[in-house]
Amino acid sequence: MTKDLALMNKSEIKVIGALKRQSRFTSAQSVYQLLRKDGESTGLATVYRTLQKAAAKNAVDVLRTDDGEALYRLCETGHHHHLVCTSCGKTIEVEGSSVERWANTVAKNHGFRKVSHVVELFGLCAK
Amino acid sequence: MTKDLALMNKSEIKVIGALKRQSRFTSAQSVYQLLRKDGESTGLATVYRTLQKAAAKNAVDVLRTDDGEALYRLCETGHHHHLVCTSCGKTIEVEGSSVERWANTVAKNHGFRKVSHVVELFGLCAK
DNA sequence: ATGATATTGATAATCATTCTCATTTGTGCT
DNA sequence: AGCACAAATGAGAATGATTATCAATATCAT
Repeated sequence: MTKDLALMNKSEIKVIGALKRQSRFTSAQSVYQLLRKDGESTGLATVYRTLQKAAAKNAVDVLRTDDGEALYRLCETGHHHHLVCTSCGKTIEVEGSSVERWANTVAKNHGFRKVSHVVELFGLCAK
Repeated sequence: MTKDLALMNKSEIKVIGALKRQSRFTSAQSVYQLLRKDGESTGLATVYRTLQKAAAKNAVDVLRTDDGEALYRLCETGHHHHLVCTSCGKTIEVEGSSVERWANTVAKNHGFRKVSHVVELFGLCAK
C-alpha cells in the first residue's frame, strides 16, 4: 500500500510507480530506462532526486552492489532486513528481533548513541 | 601481525604498510595520497589493485560510505563486524555469534545456500 | 646476459551520481 | 482570467571514484 499517493506530485508518482513494478532491487539508471520505455520524459536528475528523497523518508530501501552502485526497492514493512540471492536477484524481506537486541547491546557496551545498523544476507536461493 | 610479509612484493608492502598505519577505514585515494606524501612513487592503479587483491583474500575489510566510496581497513581478527562512529570515524571490531546463528537459520528456512552476510553498526561514540 | 613473463605507473576511458541553469509548472492572490 | 513568485523539471555539463590500456620496467629461470 503505497501511502500518501495523494501527497506525491506527478514525477514522484511515475518514479515510485516504476519502482513498484519491480520485484527486485533496481538501480536509478534502470528506473530511468524503464520510464523512457514507457514513453515518459522524466529526466535522470529527477529520478535521482525522487529516489533519494524517498530513501531519506525510509519509503524505499537502499543497498549497494559490490561496485558501489545504489539499488532501490519499495519498502513493504517497517524495519527489516534482506535475504538476497546473488544469482537471480530474488529478494526476501526478513526481520530479526534478535539482531536488533544484539545491536543495541553492543552499542551500549561501547558507549555509542543513536545507533543504526545495516544487515544484509546474501546467498543462492533454491533456483 | 601482518602475516605473509615475506610473500608480499614491494608495492604490496608499501600499500598495506600505509593502510596499517591508519586506525580507521581509509579510501584507496587516501592511501595513494599518504604514499605520495611519503615520497613513494606508487601509482594509483597499483593501490587499487593491491587493495582489491587483499580484500579478495580477506586480508582487509571493505565497507562503503553512503556515497559509494570504498573504504579499507586491515583485518585484525577473523570474521567480525564493525561499530563505526559516524562523527569521528572511530571503528571498533565486534563479534556476534548470535548474529551468525541467526543468519544461518534464516537462510536455511528459505532454502538458501552459500550464505554470507554484511553487518555494520553505526552511531555516535562517547566523543 | 637473454628472452619470457609479470608488475608497475601515467594516462585515458568509464560510468554512476551530482550540479547548473534556463524553462516549465504550480500556487496564491486580486 | 491575469500576474508575481516559488518550486520542480530536464538536458547537458561537471565531478570523482574506479577501470582499462599500454609502454616501460623489474623479475627470474635458463
